[in-house]
Formats: sequence, C-alpha cells, structure tokens
Amino acid sequence: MAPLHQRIRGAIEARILSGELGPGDRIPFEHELMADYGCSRMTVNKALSALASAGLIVRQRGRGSFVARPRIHMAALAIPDIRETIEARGHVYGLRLVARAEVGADGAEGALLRLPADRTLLSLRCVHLADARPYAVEARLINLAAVPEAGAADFAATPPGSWLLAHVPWTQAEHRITAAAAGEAAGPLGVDAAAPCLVLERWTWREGESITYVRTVFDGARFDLTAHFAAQGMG
Amino acid sequence: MAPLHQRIRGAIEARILSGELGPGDRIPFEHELMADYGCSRMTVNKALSALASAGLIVRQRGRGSFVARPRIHMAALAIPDIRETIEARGHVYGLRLVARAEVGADGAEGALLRLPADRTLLSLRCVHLADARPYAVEARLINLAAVPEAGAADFAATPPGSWLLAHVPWTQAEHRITAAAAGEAAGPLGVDAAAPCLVLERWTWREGESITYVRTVFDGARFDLTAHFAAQGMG
DNA sequence: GAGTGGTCTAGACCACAAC
DNA sequence: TTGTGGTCTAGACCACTCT
Repeated sequence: MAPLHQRIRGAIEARILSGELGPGDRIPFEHELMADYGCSRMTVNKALSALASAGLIVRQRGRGSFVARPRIHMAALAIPDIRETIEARGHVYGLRLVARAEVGADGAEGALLRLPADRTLLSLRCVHLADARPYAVEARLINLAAVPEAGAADFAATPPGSWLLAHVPWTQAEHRITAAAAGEAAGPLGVDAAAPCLVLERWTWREGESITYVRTVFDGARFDLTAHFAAQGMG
Repeated sequence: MAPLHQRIRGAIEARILSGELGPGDRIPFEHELMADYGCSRMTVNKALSALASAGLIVRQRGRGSFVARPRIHMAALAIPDIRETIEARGHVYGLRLVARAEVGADGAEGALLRLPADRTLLSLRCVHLADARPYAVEARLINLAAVPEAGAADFAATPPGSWLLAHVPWTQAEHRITAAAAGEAAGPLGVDAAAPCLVLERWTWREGESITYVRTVFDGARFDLTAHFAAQGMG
C-alpha cells in the first residue's frame, strides 16, 4: 500500500493527465481533500506541494491551486558519457590522446572559456574509439586554476569527460547542439570532409568559475542522441 | 528572510557544491540538524526530502543520508517551439502548409507510430519561415483516433506542434537528434542536397497511446539547440 | 536493542487575496 | 472579514539497518 500522500498525488495526477482537469482548472482546496481522505492537512499539503514542484499545478496563497499551463517542450535529454555509451552497446571502448598542451588564456581558447588572459589552460585533443574504429573527436579546454589536479591526470587512460565528472562538481552548464560538415575532424573520424556530423559543445561552471569547454564531433551516420522521458514530473 | 527549511536545504547544498561534502559522504542526521537549527524534525525532514527528490542526496531508512553520486550528464534541454524561437529573435514567423492528407496506418507511416493497420493518420508537411525565408521543414503524423479534433484544425494558420501542445496533454515522449545531409529537404530549405542538417524527431504518447510523430529538418548552418541549466535540482 | 528515515496527526500563526 | 496556502511544532508509530 502506497503512502497516503502518494495516493492523493496520484489521484490528482490521473485527473489532470486524463484531461478531466484542464489547464487553469481548480484543484480541490486542502480542507476539501482533508475531508475526502480523512487525513490531516500536512498530508494533503505534502501531496500538493509535490505536484507543484513537479510543475503539474500552480499554488497561490489566498486563491487556491490550479492546473498549470503545459510547459513548452521541455525535455530531459541524457547527454551520455561516451565510454559508457560505447560499452553499453557491447563494443570495446578505446581512447587515443592526440595532443596535450598547456596554453595561455590570451588566445581563442581563453575567449571560449571567457577567462582572463593570465590564466593557464590545459588543451586536450582525443579520439574515442569503438572496437578500434573512430567514433568521436573531442577537443577540450580545462581551466587549471579551477582544477589544478587535472594537470597530473592521465588522460590517455581515462576520458577527460569521465575524469572531470568524477572529480569536479558543477553547478551550471550550457549545451549547444549543431550539425556541421566534418571539416578538420574528417581525418581522425575517417569520413569525408563534407560528411554531416553532429557537434556537441558544452560549457561547465562551478559557482561562477569556468571549469571546462568541450567540443565533440560525431559522425552523423553513426551517432544519434536519444532520450525517452515522461511528462512534467511524472517520474 | 527565507523559510527555515529552505535555509537548511541551501546550507547543505552549498557544502556539497563547494566540494566540502563529496559523493558518499554522510549528511548530518535529522536529530543533529534539529539541534543545530533548534527546530522540529518535520522542518529538517522537509529540507532533506527536497534535496533527495532533487537527486543531490540519497536517503536510506535505518542508515542515514548521503551525498549522491553525480548523475551522468543528465541535462534539461529545451526543445523549442519553432514559432516562439523565431519570434523571440525578432523575426517574422511564417508557415506554409505544403501537403495535408489522411492516410491509413498500414504503410510506413503506421509503423512509425507503431499503430494497428486499421487506424487513420493525418499526414502533414509544412515549412516554417523566418522573415519569409525557409527555416525548417516539418513532416508530421497525427493519430486521428487519439486526437479527432485535429481533423478540423487549421494547420495553415497554426503550426501543428503549437496546436497539439495547447490541445493534447502528453505523458511520454521520445526525442532523437541526428545530423544528416539535407536530401529531400534541400529544395524547400533552399540549401544544397549535401548540406549538413540537424534532424529532430519526436514521438509523443498519452497514457500509452501514440499521439504524434514529427521529423523536423533544420539547416545546420542557421540552427542550433542550446540549453543553459543548473546542476542537479539547483533551480 | 538502539538508531535511522518514512509517515502521519492535530493543532498553530502568518501573509496574502477576495469580498 | 473570511478563506487560502506557507510554514512550523511536538509529539507518535512504523519499517528498516546495524550491532
């Protein structure tokens, strides 16, 4: 038997998702639900608060609770860890570190991370392999002032993304997904220079400080980003 | 002054994000926090429950609460409403309905929506324009058994995606993002057939029933998907 | 058995909205 | 003035974990 607050939440969720309650419609008042379920106000409140934090309803002090207007195509998209993706499909993951250098932040690299010119960056280029075949080309910059331990990490053995995820908590990130011709990545990827590729860029910050920038190029013919997800807070 | 449960939550969040508490570390017990803040257990419980539902900590009955292992690059990506995107950038939105037909579900279309062969689908093709210039090409299928009102909607005036979002609640969706050559979309988009394009596919369900499938092709040189977001539940 | 979190009660005071 | 939701208290019983 599910907890009462969960059953209350589920019952209201069902009425919204079935269409019985539409956007803007009123949810029963807390005291009505108390009477319906024969429980205390805290229990009802917990159910409604959960629905509100999930975005299914809007609560207004002094007015009541209402079904929320549907959100605009907000989607939870899993941006996968490359090694995990490859291994999950039963392939052997391989990593080839092509270049590693410490560079000043006064050039184009520094501009990408929006850093002052006197900082030092670790610049990495590597190729991710699936069954020894090129899968993705990655160019990464790491702000050494924010992550000094990265200077000693072995990025020929551990993918930079996996290493950072395990070592550095982040608070803000930005993704950009574009399609482009392979261009410079054509050689390492083993495709034609005009081949359509999926380009994933990510900027990551921790408490306002830039941590890393990464640009990953995938062969469009072999890679896609997919995500299955449930509607607003349906878990 | 923020509510007490929010301040407690914020204080713990800060300790996790600053790195003071790392993955697997123990969060103070509820009774310890009660003593620290001089409040009741319900208040502490509300703070910790919120952190747990945000994925920052894991709570285990009989053991305690612990900092969660960081999630694998899970990101909230906003898949934008095309009309809103164009208008938000200050351009004039235009829509050209190229084709509209009701088709049986016994062909390739039915397979895309995974529907029985006896169902009827509404098949639409349209071009989204920004300042009268082609911006994206959309091919859509709508399950008329699930959304009969769509048969009467004016999709020459309202983009199908906007119409559906406003009229039909969904519970499950799946996205697939790929890069591909323009191919058939080259003509309507006004680009070369080999031009790299971003292809966004979406399947949408409502309580297990297919609602719609859409495949949208964007000119890679003019379009990108971006998302700025905060870490696990940081609002 | 002692300690943990999960749930629930029956009150209370407050800020805010509508009348 | 009345009613709403937001917050908080000081208890309680339970299921579970660890020893």
